[in-house]
Amino acid sequence: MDNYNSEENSIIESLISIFTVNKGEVKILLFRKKTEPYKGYWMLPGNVLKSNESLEENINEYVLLKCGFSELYIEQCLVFSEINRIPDKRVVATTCIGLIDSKSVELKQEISSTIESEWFNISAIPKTIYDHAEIIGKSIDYLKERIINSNILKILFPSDFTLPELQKVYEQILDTELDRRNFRKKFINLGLIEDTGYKNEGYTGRPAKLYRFKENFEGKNLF
Amino acid sequence: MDNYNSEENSIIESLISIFTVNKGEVKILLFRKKTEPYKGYWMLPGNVLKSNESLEENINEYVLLKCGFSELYIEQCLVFSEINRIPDKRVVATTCIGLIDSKSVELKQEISSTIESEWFNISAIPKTIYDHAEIIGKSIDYLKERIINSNILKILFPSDFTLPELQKVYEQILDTELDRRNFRKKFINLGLIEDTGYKNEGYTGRPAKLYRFKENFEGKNLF
DNA sequence: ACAAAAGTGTTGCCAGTACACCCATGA
DNA sequence: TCATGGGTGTACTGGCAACACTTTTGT
Repeated sequence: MDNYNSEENSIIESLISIFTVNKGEVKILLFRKKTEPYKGYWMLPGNVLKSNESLEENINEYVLLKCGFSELYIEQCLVFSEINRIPDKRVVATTCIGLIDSKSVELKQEISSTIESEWFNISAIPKTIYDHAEIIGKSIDYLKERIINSNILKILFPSDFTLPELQKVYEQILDTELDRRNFRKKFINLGLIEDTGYKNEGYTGRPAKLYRFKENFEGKNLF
Repeated sequence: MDNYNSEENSIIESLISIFTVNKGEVKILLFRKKTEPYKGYWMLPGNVLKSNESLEENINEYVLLKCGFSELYIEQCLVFSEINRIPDKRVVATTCIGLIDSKSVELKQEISSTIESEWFNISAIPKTIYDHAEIIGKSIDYLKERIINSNILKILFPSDFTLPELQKVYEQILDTELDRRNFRKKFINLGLIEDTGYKNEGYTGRPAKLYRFKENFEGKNLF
């Protein structure tokens, strides 16, 4: 391309599907829309890309401001550019997935915001605006691919976790059941986690061993 | 997001890494830049996204106009939004890979264009403008991931091919050597190709069998 | 003691890998 | 007949899947 002197500017919105694990459940963060149209429906967090920031900077700044999360882990997902994805407006959506561990969610910074937000189980997404349902679906597909081909879940478990916990997260995202014994064998043999020596006591049943992800280990093709 | 009444519009350029296989070599199509800055350097085909077309429509229309290719196979790659990827201009690049078989390249439609274009071996990319070298690198990485996890190469071989040909393409893209016997076994056992009964005669050495991809077969995790 | 949940071991199978010889053709 | 490149089989290994019983805790 030789020439950028075009009048054809576009509005770009960045949309982010933020996932966390809370009490063993995989959740996605949505905001409630407070104005017409689609008043009362839910939507992905996101905002208009400004000319002095990259997509990633834009999202980080936005989630800090609106959610109080600093240092959100981000990966790019897809671009949605269909002309009528928003009626009567041309808005190109660049989408990302974000991962944040539940402890960081608890420790989030104070925000002054009137946004109504809620974490939804990924198998129970509410009514959403425009094409956000499709975007959420693609984001979950992307996450699925990533937990198979990388150890991205390390982000969601920065400290100790039990193997049954980890397994349940895989099962929710992959939408399938896994064999406990084979799951253990696989993860332990992969060499990317280590036993902390501690146990997860205080629950009913036998206490589970606590593991942690090793540092500097880039996993490949887990499933 | 509630409000699109922003003054913060952006220029979006779509850039496409078009790959083909010609005489056994994997190639990418680049254009020569004819104006300063970077006059004489090479660049990815692409143009400014207009408000009445989606990313995919934009690319299809553009490659038909500038290259004469109709029905290019396209997949989305990454977005490049660093503020200074182009000095003094804010242009967001949405990138795709495209695949076209060599027969369709030969049969391309007549175009009236003064563009100087050339197919480059993917292991011998010339000097390129701005961040196009990085984009090309990421596109090849993406292609690598796709030929491992899908049978996308079917697009490059719509008609008969020999297994040694196919293997050489894998070797170039994965940048590794593969065992001939194991490669054959794998592809034949996968059940996604079939023997045409014909042979590739007229070359030195024993003629190779000609295979074709079966219809409606979505391969998974090939390597 | 019982209920609840976690930990463990064996076997069969299939896919991946390493490896060497024979075959069909053109020159 | 020779040079060139293509086709084939075997044995080993490691990962994956299927499967049932024992262990540790709280109540």
